[in-house]
Amino acid sequence: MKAEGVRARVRAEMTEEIKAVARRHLASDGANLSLRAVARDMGMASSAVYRYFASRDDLLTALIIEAYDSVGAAAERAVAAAAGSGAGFADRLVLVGHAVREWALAEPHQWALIYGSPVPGYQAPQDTIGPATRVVLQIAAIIRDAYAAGRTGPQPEIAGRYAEELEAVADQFGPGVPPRLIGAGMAAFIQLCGAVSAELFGQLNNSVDEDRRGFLEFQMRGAAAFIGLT
Amino acid sequence: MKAEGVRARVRAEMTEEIKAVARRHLASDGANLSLRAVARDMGMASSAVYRYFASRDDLLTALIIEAYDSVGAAAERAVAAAAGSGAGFADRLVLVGHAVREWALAEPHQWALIYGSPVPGYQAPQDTIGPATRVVLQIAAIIRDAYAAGRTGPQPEIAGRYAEELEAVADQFGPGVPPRLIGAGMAAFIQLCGAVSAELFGQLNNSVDEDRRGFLEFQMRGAAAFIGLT
DNA sequence: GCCACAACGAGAGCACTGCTCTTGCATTTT
DNA sequence: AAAATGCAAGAGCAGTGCTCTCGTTGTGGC
Repeated sequence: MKAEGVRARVRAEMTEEIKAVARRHLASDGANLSLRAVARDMGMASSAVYRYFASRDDLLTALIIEAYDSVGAAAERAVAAAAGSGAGFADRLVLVGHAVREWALAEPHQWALIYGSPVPGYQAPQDTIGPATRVVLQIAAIIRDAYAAGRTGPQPEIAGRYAEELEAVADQFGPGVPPRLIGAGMAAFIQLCGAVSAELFGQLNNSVDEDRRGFLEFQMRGAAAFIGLT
Repeated sequence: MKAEGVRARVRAEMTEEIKAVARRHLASDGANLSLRAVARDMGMASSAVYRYFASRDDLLTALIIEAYDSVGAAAERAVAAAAGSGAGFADRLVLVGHAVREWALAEPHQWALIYGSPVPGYQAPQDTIGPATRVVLQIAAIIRDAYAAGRTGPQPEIAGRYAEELEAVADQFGPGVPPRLIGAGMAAFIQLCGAVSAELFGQLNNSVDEDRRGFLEFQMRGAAAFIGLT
């Protein structure tokens, strides 16, 4: 006599299995994920899937959240390991960069799902904005720790209207940290996303073909220098 | 009596009109471009379009080339104008950044087409790699001019396997320029792509919402500093 | 224990897609 | 003038997302 009936448990299992099969299809076929194909793969009618996900977009949203959580967890592991081994702050940024890149190389379609062009007509629901910030939060954490340790170097003045805006961002991602630092951290995150996307989406073809890992490190060290990490 | 018959001219006009209509559809409906809808819009049967483009991917390829050329031309105009007005080299990089960003804001779906996640199953043909390099070539040109003018500052040593690779890239984009400079230029280009994609694809939502133009400038000045432009 | 009810799976069906093949017509070439 | 070629249209195939209906099956209240 379960607190929740058999039906609820089966439903949860089915939901999970649909997501698993969909993830497999995503890995092989890319973003043109077919609900019918998933249903076929599970031996049930396509209409039955709609008992679990209201639409294809809903299924995609579930996969998007999982992807955000997955890459976020990878980043958190990298930062924790780097901090534990006493790596320097610039090295921590490099390490999280490598972790994110390697996750993306292992799951290219999931990367495309979250950082590529949005699915046409798709509007990200509120549920995604939490998981979406996990990796940038890790970069902010590095910066916060570096600032607390007094290892962020001298910060140039920032001018322009976005100065006050950076304050709001700083409140969100690193309260108490100078806004320029957080802004530079956001820039590092964006640069990381750009570098990984460039590698995955083919912008590096016929240019940087050999040591792309080294090229990413080159870029992340530049980002660390821009932040002022020593 | 034309050297090329009437038929050839009509064919060229039709091809151009199909591309124009497809571009309009792309702007409104995003990347899920429907050949049938384009055909409907032109008042002809969908099968007739196949006389001009062997497949939907072929049509997309044509649009991709046009998009590369369009953003490349925008970058070239910006660099030429900046050089003509005697702007500093760092400012030139900022200006080409703004030009690319503004083009992307005006044509978001075209941007997604060329710098977003690749269409599933789509393999970029050789025809695209030429136009694809037009904007990075402009960045390389800025760096080449700055180097020739002796305004690139001291260059740190680079280590790692990709050092020799950067030499090849340098030969391709800026012969005679120190490889690290070209590598930093590639990094600036990738950072620019990442920043624009982040803005267009929603990564900046709920974070940097106000002065995104200023935020891009912030990033491009960081890239200029990394290159060593003064 | 029974029964109403809600959840569920299956199937048919609609409108749409990319793409192919055939058929008839117009144009160009021989 | 005749043959060859280019072109447009229509039917058709296989696939898609999604909706609706119709039996079935598990669940909670009496």
